[in-house]
Amino acid sequence: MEGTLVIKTTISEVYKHAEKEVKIGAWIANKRSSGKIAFLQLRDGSGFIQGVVVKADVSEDVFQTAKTVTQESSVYVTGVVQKDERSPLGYELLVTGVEVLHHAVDYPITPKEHGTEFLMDNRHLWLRSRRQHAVMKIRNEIIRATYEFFNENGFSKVDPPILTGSAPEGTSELFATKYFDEDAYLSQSGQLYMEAAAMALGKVFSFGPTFRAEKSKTRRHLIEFWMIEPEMAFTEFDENLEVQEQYVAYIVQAVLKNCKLELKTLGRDTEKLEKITAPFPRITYDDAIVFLHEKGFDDIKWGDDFGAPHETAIAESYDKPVFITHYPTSLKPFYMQPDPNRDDVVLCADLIAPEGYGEIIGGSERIHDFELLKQRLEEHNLEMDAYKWYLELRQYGSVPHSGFGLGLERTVAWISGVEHVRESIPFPRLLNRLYP
RNA sequence: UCCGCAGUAGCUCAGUGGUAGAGCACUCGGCUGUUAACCGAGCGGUCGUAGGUUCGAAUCCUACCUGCGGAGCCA
Repeated sequence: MEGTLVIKTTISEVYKHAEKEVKIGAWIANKRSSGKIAFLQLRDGSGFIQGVVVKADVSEDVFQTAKTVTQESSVYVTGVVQKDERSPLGYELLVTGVEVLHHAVDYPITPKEHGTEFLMDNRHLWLRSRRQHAVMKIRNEIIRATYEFFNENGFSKVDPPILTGSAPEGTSELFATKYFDEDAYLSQSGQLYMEAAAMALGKVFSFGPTFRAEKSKTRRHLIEFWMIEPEMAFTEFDENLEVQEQYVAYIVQAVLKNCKLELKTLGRDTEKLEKITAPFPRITYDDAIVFLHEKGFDDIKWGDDFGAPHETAIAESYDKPVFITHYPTSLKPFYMQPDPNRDDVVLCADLIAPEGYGEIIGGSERIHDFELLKQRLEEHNLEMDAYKWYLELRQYGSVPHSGFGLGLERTVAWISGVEHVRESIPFPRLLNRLYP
């Protein structure tokens, strides 16, 4: 743009250039026109703005272009930024020129409604839509706030391996692959490695992809999903819960503050989100069983795991996420620290999100006693050789330590208010979907 | 793996035994403030696949394929 006074900018920045002429690279999200005026719904990735083309104010050429430009064509548009009460953004662009860079033909996603299969087949294009754009922006804000929270609280980010030689938790199905001549698996949790990292760096967190080869087919399940796994040395059960509630409250408040337009686009009830402040309620597994019996769930008894309807019933009686603590030892993985007062339950907690989004965190204090951990490995028939290094963490300056894992997509889905986790990740891997 | 629902135009759907339909998209025309704009015209079909019942099947029956919702398991 040498030799001209037109300012090149983006839609999210137009408010800085009120009454000035600007140039924006954009796509045509939609278009409406009448004989003497045309409205271009423009998007540029940073946001959405309406361009108004008045026939009387522009050349015949520009007006013709505005009338005939197709959905998702790419353009350079110039225009004068004007404040307008009718716009969700607060501004419109009074268009002075339109230059078509690429003329799109037969864009598949029309302004009318579409089915799930079609939208998922066109996920690479669906991401351009207002709603999906808003969810991705919220996802980004949660990621940004996560790094901010942990960095401000003395955590170091540590990256555990994705290719592993053994099953951290044994029970779930793993994706098998080859590591040259050896068998290898895609990580389903970095936790054990994060325990090692906590003994080196004190407070650590990981943020990476995990893989579960489970035939799960619900609105809360992905085959590949992203998990945040903090681990803290010298940290006991109660302190662990405090970090969790502060962290979750922090990201919710960050989204409320920095994604107002996106929450509005999604029609999210922000009053419900405003209530998400620490502390969160806690209920023991024992009390949850009693509560469920009172609610008429006669099918569940002490020692059974909760199903989705049980979790939802518990979550519905609170307007914040709720911790369910002290599960029976038999329901949980081998590494969880027993309650010192009774050895039939462990010092663990699941955090259940409100509004039926299910478990977003699973966490616990870890066993730090060498003999007890060794005994648990034997009880679970786990291969001692594979866990040699993990046991050694208890041989050299073992300390009480705790940690948790937060599922990013469930959290994004909950805060955004979208029905299904497939909308909370750019390219979801589902039971029957590896494309696009 | 199990239970339930669905598959008809590029997309979303109606049609439930007798000539294959609508809206959107696309093309053309009209309209000065539209918000999934609107109005008129045009274009658009191997009714998921295979077999069967019937004078006649998108429609009824059987099998299979694909997708969706849920369960179990999990974050």
